[in-house]
Order: sequence, then C-alpha cells, then structure tokens
Amino acid sequence: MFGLVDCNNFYASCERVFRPELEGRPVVVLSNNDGCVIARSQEAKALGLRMGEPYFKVRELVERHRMAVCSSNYELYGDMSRRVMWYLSHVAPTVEVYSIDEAFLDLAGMDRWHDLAGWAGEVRGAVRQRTGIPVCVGVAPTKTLAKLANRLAKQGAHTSGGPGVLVLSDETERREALARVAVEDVWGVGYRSAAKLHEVGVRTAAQLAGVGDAWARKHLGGVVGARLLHELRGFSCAGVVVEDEARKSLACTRSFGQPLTELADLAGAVATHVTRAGEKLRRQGLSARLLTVFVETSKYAGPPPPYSFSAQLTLPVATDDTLTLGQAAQRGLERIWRPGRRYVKAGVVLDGLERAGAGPQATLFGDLGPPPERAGLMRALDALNGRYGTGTVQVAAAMPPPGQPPAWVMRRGAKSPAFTTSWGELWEVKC
DNA sequence: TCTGGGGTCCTAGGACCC
DNA sequence: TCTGGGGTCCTAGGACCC
Repeated sequence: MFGLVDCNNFYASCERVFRPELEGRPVVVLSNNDGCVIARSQEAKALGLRMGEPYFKVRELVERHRMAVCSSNYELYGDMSRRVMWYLSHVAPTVEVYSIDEAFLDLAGMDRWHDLAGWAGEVRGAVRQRTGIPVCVGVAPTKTLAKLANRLAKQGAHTSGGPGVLVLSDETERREALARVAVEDVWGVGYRSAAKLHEVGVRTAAQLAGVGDAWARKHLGGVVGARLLHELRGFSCAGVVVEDEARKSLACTRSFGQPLTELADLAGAVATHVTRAGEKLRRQGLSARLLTVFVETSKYAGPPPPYSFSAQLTLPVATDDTLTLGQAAQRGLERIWRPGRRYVKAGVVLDGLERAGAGPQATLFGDLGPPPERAGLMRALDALNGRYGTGTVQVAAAMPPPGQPPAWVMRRGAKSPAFTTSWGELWEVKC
C-alpha cells in the first residue's frame, strides 16, 4: 500500500502559521513578479479565484472581497516543507518527497500491524500539531490511486480514521472512488489528454480504467498511458523512490520586472542566474557538463512567435565553477541575442550532472577545467555569501552599473518576512 | 500596462560507432 | 539485384507534474 500526504493549500497555510489573523480570511499567494495566483486558501477558492490566473485579471475580485495578498516567500515555504517531511520520515520506512508539499509513503506490510485509517488519522493530527500545517492523507494499492484517494479526502470523503483521510483497501472502495473522480482530475491526465478522452465519451476515472490498452498506448503517450491504466486498475507500476541525489538537471530562470532590450542588461541577468546555479551545484556536490542559456520574448504580446531562443554549450569537462559556467553562458547569450527585441525572461539550465570531486580530467586536446585554486575561490565566495547574505560578493557581470538598481529585478510587493530562516526577521512573541 | 519557476519522462530522427 | 544488428549521443519537441 501507498500513502500520499499532501498539504492543504500549502503556501497559504504557511502564511497563516505565522499570521494567525489570516485565519478565516481568504488568502491569495502570488508567483514571482506578483504575476499569477499560485495558491489560495479554501475561502479564496470558494470565491471563484482560479489557480494560475494572472493577477491583473483578478485584482478587482481580490479587492472586492478584501482578500489577503501575499507575494511568494519560498524561504518560508521551503523551511516549513522540511519540517513536515522531517516528521514524515519518522512515521514510515520509506518516504519519497514528491514536491514541496506532498510525499509518498511506502506502507508495504504495514496493514498487517496497523489499522491504516486510524494510523493515517494520527499522522495527520501530528503534522498539524507539530508544524501548524493541515494535510490530507490518501492510502491505496498504487500511487495513482493514493493520489485519487487524497483528492477525495480533500473534498470531504472519508471512511474511518476521521476527516482528511481516505483509505481504499478493497475492490468495492476502489470502484466507488473511481466513479466519483472526473477524468481530467486523474494524476497524469493533462488538458490535452482530457480533451481526447472527452471526444470519445470518457468522463470519469472509472471509464478511463476501462478503455483498451491499445487505445491508451496510441493516444495517451505510449507506455505512460498504459501504466496509468494499470495503476487505476490497482496494479502498481511505480514504487516509492527515495529522493535520489541523481537529479538530472537544474535550472535558474526568472522573468524580469520589465522588458529588456539591451545585451548588457540581459548579460547581467544571465550572470545572476549562473551565480545561483553554481551555488546550487556546489551545495549538492554536483558538476555540470551541459549548459543551456535561453531568453524569451513575450508569448502573450501577439505575433510573432517564436518567443524562445536558446543555445546549448557542451563544456570540455564537467564543472561547478561559476566563472567557467558564466563564460559559457555569455558566449551562448551573444549567439542568441538580437537587437530590437523586447525580452521578458532569461534563464540557465544545467544538464549532464555528475558527482563533483572526481578530480580534473584531461581531454584529447588538453583542455582542463578551471585551475585548481578556483575551487578555493568558490568556497570562499559561498562562505561569505552564506555568512553575510546572498549577493554580498558577486561576479562583476552580475552587477548593475554603479548607483543603479538592476534593470532585471523582479517585483515582490507584498512579501512576508522570512519568519523561520533569517535572524533579522524572526517572529516576535510579546508576553 | 500587468501572465511563475523548476522539474520528469517519453518519442523520434539523424549522426556515428563497432 | 541482394545490403545486419545493436548501441550511444545529440537535438527538439510534447506532455505532464506541482
């Protein structure tokens, strides 16, 4: 059996933990640049606010109902997430941190010793008590069914174990659950697949489980579709994977606060992203061999597409050196930049990740990575920025002209303090 | 006027290798 | 005229997830 623990309205719930005055009020959390709605409290959902909606389109609705608006505060959410996951890692033998707000638990064999519904209810209560975050728990024989059970639990369905918990332990429960979920709400069915399914009259998860394997292979992405069907029928095709360090890629991308046209400004933004990417690499003990730099014009501002331009560079050896990565990124940027375009976003993606520290490797033509002393420089850089704050020491390319704010900085009008991760912003309790 | 960021997996064709 | 079988790597794009 698998358990899926999923935090309710996670970002909005995080904001509420330290701002209890938001309890009972509709709360909205915005993406970077205060661009889109990315989280809503239950009250905000009930008022018809939709996920992913651009803020400028719903501002009127938000103000009319006096909703509380928060710019996203990823330091806070990341820290709250770690607290939840740390607790979960003590209640199940294997835990897969699937995203910032949910985790799969491997419950193999546990149903012999536990009343799973009662157990899940206790886990739910303990997470709330220890972290302040409300969660729901779905339990079922496959991951896909656990997701589905969780969704129903969020809507109020439950068996024993109390509200917020749904266990699908037998065939009857499985069938009933499938019949109650719309096909577009099944994990793995996106809007394109949903459209195809609607065309052939498939509306519910139960009907999806009944379509032919051949049809699924043809129209739902080959083996991906076939696996999906199996999982819905109760045959597990995917185990819980312990968060492996073998991540495949790593990206740092941002939209700008305003469109940029000048190469120098874009170069500054790209250098900033490379700096962050380098820090991430070193923190995780990885090196990258492939670097992609991309810039985008607006995909909404009418013709002409294309709006995305990228260059991929293969480095002679895998590296975690910010300066080496930065030089490659600048070369790539010069290749794709064109005058007269209004760019709204830039980013750096690193692929071909390897464990760092295997030592420098010579290539056929004698290319080595950066000189050995460079590793010391990077360590010093990380130490200074860790101690005195991000951006204390930067590469010159990532800095704006003296006396000017960076042209690419993003908007964050309503950010809450880093209550749990910054000494200067700790929560104060007055007695 | 204003539309996020970071991932995964899969497919398919071409170049190239033995 | 008849032209194998099994790989890897790279690029690009599609679909999906939170």
